[in-house]
Amino acid sequence: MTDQVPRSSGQAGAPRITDVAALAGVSRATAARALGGYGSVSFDTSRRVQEAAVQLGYRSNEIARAMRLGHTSTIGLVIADISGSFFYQATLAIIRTAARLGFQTLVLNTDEDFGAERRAVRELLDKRVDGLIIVTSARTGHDYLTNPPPVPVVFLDRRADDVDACVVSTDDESAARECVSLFTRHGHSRVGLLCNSSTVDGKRLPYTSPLAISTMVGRVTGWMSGMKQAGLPVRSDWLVFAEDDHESAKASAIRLLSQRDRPSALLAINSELALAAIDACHTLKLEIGSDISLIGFDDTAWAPLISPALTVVSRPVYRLGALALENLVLQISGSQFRPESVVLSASLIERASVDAPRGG
Amino acid sequence: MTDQVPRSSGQAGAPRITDVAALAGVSRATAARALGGYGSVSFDTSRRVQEAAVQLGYRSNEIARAMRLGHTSTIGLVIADISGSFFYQATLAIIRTAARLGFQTLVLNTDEDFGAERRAVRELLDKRVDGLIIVTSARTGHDYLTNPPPVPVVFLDRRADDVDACVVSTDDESAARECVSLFTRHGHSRVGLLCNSSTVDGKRLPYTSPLAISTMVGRVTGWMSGMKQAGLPVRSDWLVFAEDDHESAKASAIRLLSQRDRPSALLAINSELALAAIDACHTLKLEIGSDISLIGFDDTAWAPLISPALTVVSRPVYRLGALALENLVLQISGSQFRPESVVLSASLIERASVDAPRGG
DNA sequence: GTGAAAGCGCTAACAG
DNA sequence: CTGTTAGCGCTTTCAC
Repeated sequence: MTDQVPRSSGQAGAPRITDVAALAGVSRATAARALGGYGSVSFDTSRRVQEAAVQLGYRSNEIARAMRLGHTSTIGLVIADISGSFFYQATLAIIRTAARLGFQTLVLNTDEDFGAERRAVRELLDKRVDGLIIVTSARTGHDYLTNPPPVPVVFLDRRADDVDACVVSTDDESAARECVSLFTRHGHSRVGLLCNSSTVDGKRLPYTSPLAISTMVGRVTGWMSGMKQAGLPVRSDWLVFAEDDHESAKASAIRLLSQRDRPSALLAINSELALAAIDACHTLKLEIGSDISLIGFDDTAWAPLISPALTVVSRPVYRLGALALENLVLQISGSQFRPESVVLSASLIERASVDAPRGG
Repeated sequence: MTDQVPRSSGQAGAPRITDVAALAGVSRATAARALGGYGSVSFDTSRRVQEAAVQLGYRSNEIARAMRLGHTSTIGLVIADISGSFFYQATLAIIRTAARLGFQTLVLNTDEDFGAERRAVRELLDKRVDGLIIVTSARTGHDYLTNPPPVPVVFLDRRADDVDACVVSTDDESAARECVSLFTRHGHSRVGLLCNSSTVDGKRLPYTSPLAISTMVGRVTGWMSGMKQAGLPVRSDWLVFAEDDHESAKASAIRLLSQRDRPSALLAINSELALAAIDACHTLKLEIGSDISLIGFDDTAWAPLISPALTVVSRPVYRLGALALENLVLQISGSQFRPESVVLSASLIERASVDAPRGG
């Protein structure tokens, strides 16, 4: 009847609390109390247990502990990898803040694919994470979560309309509208928009789809309403959807900017696309600032150093990540408490890539 | 004697295999067999179990499973966050490759602090990860690991001299030497080196310390030997150690470049420092390419687009990460097999930031 | 202050 | 083909 089960999860031979107890000459319960610092243990016994523990190099098995306790002190981060700079800053903010609050972070990437997102969330739930931060790649269709979700969830950057969970995002619509406003104040009337597109299981989505990412929709909406507000026509051929990789994004930008009736100003929806636009301008020998004005979403280290220095929509990405995690932990510990969603505002950092249109 | 233990880890009320078994009218063992697809179960029983499982929305509890099986299908990544671009690419490569091979990734950041690294590894081991990828912030002093380590370990990018584990890195010394060679071929004789510095529990380390990071030491060594090879003096005041944040790195670069006897060429040890150097040049009104030639380690999306386009040492960072993970998984599954360490070579991408020194 | 024992959810050896 | 049962390592109630 002896069961051949490997001793301990993955670390054969690692000392168990039983070993500590044996060496200290006490029961498992007493050893646990002494090590856990709860209940009451005589000073002397406690010391003997401590010594036994260090002598054996004992460390508690967190898997067994999680099983007994019913929580793992682990949170899951599902991130769509929209853009390098966003991924980097948000991930760092979350990991750091989580560590500070006593949680570890399981990070899964979805490459903007909703199918991968579904699988990721399921796996994370299977691993019994205490909470989830999701940078979703769809605005609706979150059938992978019950409502309310089995564990606290915070949506980061992008809204989910069909899940009752807190969202931490920025006011993209206003930001896009302000960009249009800045362009028009400089005398532009032809403003283009360079977007990325999302996919579900490899299939591309139109921005009118209910699945389309909320930030993207917000920015498109802001651009449209900004144009209307200024009494300018909203031209659909100035709205371009590009793939995620640099080369095809550049190709899309070139296509947009080589139309005869091309825009004189361009808003790029993230920093990678801004870079692609810059590259396209170099190729087309278009001078940024005079031939074409440019604004990009998300500030980066290179933006002020490129020439001309890039005017950007600066979003508090790091703070967004930290806030998302803090909200999540609030929900995890404070049982019933549901924090409000928060919308931070973005700010325009004017540098040198926006100027009056040439001859206009 | 009823124990008030929360049902299931973190997800109260989640269906257990017992519930599935009950609904299907079979024993737990049979349900497990049907779901796990091992042993033999009659077709009809199997179908009944499957149906019960979907009806209840059953998902196996991976914590309990890990406890029983002795492994977690989780690996730990401890990353020092040397530079944004490295972190981003390496992390992405590891997470993606891990997912492909059936592992999830627990990511901890150490901010280049060795104390944090020690804590991170311990926590990860406590959580019973199946293996560890470490971007260490010290070349020696890895007292947090037994030798051999309790689980497979791969050191990424930076070597550890005191642990018997596989290392996946690039040939930094040769790369740095080649940079010096490129500079001298363009007629430079005064070549500076802009480095970052690492810390242990907040205390800064000299590069001669046995704790100093191997990549940094490699690059310093390569620079020195390159200079000697060319019969040029190695000036210690042309070797500058900068902090990690942009502003103080820029200040260090300014200090280096405003010496009367300043270098005419500069090698920056990572892309963030290259950017700081560029910023410093702007501030000092030094024209890159003519007043000062510049090379940076690690290629980035902005490097070809900045003006003048930056000459860089391109390292296969993504491949480095993927390779590290593959090596790790080989060790995890192939029990005794210890893969060889691998040193990939870097390549120089010549763009426009290196030219003949002005008047020289 | 300390020990015995139960049980978290799962798998697998063994018996039938 | 199926059921019984032990046990992974831990915490905690209950009894002493």
